[in-house]
Amino acid sequence: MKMTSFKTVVKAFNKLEETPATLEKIDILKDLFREVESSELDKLIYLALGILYPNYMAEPPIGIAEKVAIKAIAKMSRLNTTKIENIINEKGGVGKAIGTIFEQKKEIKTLDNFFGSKTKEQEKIELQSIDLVYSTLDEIAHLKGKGSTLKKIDLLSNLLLKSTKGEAKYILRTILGTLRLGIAEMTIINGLSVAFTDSKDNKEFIEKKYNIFPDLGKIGKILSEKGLEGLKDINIRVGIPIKMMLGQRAKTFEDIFERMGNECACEYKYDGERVQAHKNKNKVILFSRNTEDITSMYPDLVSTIKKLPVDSLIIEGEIVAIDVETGRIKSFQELMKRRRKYDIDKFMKEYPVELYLFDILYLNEKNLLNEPYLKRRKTLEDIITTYNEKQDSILKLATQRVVNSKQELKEFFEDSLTECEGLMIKSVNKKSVYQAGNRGYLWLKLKKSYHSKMIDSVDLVIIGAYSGRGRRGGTYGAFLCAVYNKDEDKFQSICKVGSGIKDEDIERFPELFNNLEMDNIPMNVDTVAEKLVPDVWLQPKIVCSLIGDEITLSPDHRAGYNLKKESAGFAIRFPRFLGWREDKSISDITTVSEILDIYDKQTK
DNA sequence: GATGACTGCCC
DNA sequence: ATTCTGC
DNA sequence: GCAGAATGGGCAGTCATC
Repeated sequence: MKMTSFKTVVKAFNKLEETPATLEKIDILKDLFREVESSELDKLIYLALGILYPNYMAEPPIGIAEKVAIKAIAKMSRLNTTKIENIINEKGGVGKAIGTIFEQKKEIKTLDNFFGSKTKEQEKIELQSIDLVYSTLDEIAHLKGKGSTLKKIDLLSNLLLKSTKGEAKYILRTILGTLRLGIAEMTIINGLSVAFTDSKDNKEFIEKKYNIFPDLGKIGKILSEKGLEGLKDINIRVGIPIKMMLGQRAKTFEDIFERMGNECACEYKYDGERVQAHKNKNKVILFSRNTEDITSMYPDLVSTIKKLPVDSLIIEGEIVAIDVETGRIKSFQELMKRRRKYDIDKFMKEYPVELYLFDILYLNEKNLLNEPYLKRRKTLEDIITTYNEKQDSILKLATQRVVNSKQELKEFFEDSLTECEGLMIKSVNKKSVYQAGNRGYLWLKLKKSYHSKMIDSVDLVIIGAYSGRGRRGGTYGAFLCAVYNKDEDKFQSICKVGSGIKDEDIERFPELFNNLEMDNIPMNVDTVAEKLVPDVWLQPKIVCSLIGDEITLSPDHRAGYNLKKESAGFAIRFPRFLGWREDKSISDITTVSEILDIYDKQTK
């Protein structure tokens, strides 16, 4: 069978990396898609997305991330792992480091090399194809059991040995899922559109099909073999997940009416796990937000949904865990104990769940995506309330109310905070269809933490830093932050922070931190969990303010360790950097007792 | 058999 | 998850 | 405003190591 040389891909990827212009990227992709063998196009697309199969297929992940990749690189280059780690940290990622590593690597004398029967280059040209790269990664993914990690390292290092610098770079980035070429789903769809329909205008059509058949590899293949015509008979199928609609963020109440007009529907936003449930006759499948199959984790939901008196349906909601004693909703952290493979029966009793439903996408062979929101909601309510009339079930309806004034909205928002994170705000106009795949502003989310006035920011001292990756390469990507513990006179870690840091903040790193770097943990800093040890310790001096959604109990962070719970400290959920506080010194920062206060207040 | 490093997937 | 940035 | 790419806490599962 004819195969496409992986060098063709490398050439295109190099070009993509160099050009920032989206239109040019699409053009490069178009050429690449036309050039590869049709039998390899799907594989190329998967590789470009950093996957081997669409999410909904129950296939194992590659199982290699940075640490294991480093071991493979070490084996391939005969450099030690510390050396490689250092290069990666300096350069800002495996991809950028690979050039240097190739320059420094120690050649291995093989018999072939020794006798000169085959030059390395010849070997590379013969062997490296999209097919070979894909099938090697696939083989790696399927290895399991004792000794499998070593085998993975072995296979990867062999693949890298057969590779040129450029090939190695992109193979590694593919495995790590950080291709960093500025091409992802949407750009690939654009590229496919131009490559196989000669027009950019078909990208909406392709995207629509993709949203109900989330397998871009197959979509690409169909397009290359049959053109647009081939996609026409793709329809919603029970058992194939639909890309989920997501909410854009609303900052203020004013925002909401500006977007929605003078009327909108508000639903409680439950802090749990999003699920899309498919039922066809006696078969039920559950999909996670990222269209992974999570059916086996929730047998209680499956058996209940099975009993719904309809032939087929697709419904959506939020799974939450319920406290057996109080009947109240448990925290997200607690729910996560249900995401398991073993002891499911035991945990089903300890962590019973409820499903708060908010949408229906399909009913008895009928596609409801294009029905307006209120109609879908009514259809859903009919099914669920009728069913629950006979006997109460764990299927609930998300608390919802249509509001038409700011006052009403505010009240409902306040109400929601007693058991939820905030509200989802949904358009009720005639065009309020279910937009699979997150587009537009028909859904907004409003959380307490978006209102800086409603939630306290904290001032933390920076005690360490981590080297950045990608566009943060060559500088710090994140910091380890600490609060002050008065009783023990120590600074104790409470979170890392990387999100929210702007280019202008980064510019000031040298000035702020150059003289603070330490080889060892500073005397006045409490111990830190092994996995949180920063690349560079920093003398506690620089204070920053940050905001998070809530305080959680952490097995890793040391703030207030053992204070609220044995072997647990406090941590901040969703921390984001707000800015430097040069007016504050380390004696002014947030203390453990203040964190404890916040924690006690939030657990209502 | 216990522990811990690492990974992937939820948010 | 949140946030920033280039297009 | 879109699309992509930086970055977070914390859970279970797997495999390596002790």
